[in-house]
Amino acid sequence: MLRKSFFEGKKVEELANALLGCELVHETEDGTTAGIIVETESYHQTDEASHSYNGKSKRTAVMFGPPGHAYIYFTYGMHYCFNIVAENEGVGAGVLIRALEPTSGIELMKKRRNQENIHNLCNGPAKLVQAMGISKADYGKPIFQGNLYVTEPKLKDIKIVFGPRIGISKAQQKPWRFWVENNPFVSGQRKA
DNA sequence: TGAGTGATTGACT
DNA sequence: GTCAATCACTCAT
Repeated sequence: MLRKSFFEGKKVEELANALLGCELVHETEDGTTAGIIVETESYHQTDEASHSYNGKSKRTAVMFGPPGHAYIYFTYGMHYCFNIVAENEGVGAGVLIRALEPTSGIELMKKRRNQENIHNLCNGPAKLVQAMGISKADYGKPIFQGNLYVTEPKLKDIKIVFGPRIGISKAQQKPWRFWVENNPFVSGQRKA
């Protein structure tokens, strides 16, 4: 498991890069699921597309807290997305986890998602939340301790590429989306 | 107090 | 390719 210090002292873009190739693990009553992070996006309070841009709110309070905690938000009336809080306490920044390559608990993921195709289990921010069994009960939890955590990098020698973000209407041109090149589990198959 | 919007997905044409 | 589902939050009366 990564230590708390891993999340400290990094810019949100640096953390988004550093998390690629690491494994996200969730231990639950139903079993353990895990997957390697292959796609991320960074959001900062100075970025008008970020939830933290307009200041602290009830919804985004965790983003302004200390780094290494889970920020989970609900959107479009039916979907949750999972972020890792970045930068120092008082700064509203976080890394959105957009896609995972499943490694453990794949049968459990299939059951949760009601989906047999492994490529459709975690290739989207709301999909991986469902597959991993993450819920708003995990909001604000530290991910350097407990049963929801991130490991040391598992993939070596990966090529990281970056480009415009997806699914937002502001500041799309900012190259703050990062992913592992040629990985079939990356979600970004929409218009770039 | 109420209308508009969205860091999405899945079903349907 | 198009569109509905559905709620927390923001902004405008």
